[in-house]
Amino acid sequence: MPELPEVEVVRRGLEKNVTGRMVCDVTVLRERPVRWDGPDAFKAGVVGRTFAAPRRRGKYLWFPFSDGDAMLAHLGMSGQFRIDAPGADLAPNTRVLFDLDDGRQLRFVDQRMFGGLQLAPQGAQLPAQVSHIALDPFDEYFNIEQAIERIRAKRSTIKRAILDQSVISGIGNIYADECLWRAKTHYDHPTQRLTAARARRVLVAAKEVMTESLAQGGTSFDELYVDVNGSSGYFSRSLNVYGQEGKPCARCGTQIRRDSFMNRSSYLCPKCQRLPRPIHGDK
DNA sequence: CATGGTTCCTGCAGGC
DNA sequence: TGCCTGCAGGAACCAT
Repeated sequence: MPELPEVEVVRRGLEKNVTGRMVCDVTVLRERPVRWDGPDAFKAGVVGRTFAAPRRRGKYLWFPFSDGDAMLAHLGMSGQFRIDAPGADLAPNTRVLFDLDDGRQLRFVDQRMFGGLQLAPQGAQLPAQVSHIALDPFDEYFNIEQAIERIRAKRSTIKRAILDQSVISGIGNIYADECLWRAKTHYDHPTQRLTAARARRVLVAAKEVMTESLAQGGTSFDELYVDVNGSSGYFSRSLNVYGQEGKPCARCGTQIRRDSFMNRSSYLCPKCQRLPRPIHGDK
């Protein structure tokens, strides 16, 4: 599942491969991922345009055009971009093809089709569709104090809060579990009972975990093959809790547990990550 | 308005 | 062998 580090690896690959390239043609093989006013309108909005360097906020990725508009992309669960020769075999689940003016082809591949592409008129700086997304921890203007206070002001629980892309962006289920483990915090810790210090530890841990993952993903990147599930390091990343049910905690040896949470999975060390004591008489 | 539950999608693993 | 169910989850959407 592409989260911030994976999307950033893809962005860097795209930056090297599509910046300055003009789109000569677009082929929509499957309509679903084109979340715009039909494939024809989408194609009309992209063909003849020239890509500037791709940008990112959280898990959103966009390709500014030189005229101020942009093409916005989200990888969803399984989205990938590839650069291929036009005649190369199509990978399974290839959805949209972009013929570039250097003779190569940009391909959007997405098995589950939770991802998608759309136009963003006047969206080169920031697509309107992304305006409600909070800054991510890698943004130079990210304000950790503000994020801490926004989390503590919520009437919710810590994992829900850090997965809320309007509070802090870029974190998905994997990094949420990993950073909560690192910060020794239970996913169901009420945000109203979070000390500022604990909230800070969670956010610092989130950036640390994502930084380490990005470092791994970036090193093995193949410049001709932009793929979040392939050589990006995504699967080689070392995980302390996510998907590690039954394995010993790297800190204390206790077996990692899987809980059902938000119709999803939450992995934690039940010894390192404890809930605060219930307040007597509190409902 | 904030919060939390539901839904969209497909392929694969596991049970019978 | 083959069918069925459950599971993976980002984020828009909807009900409360």
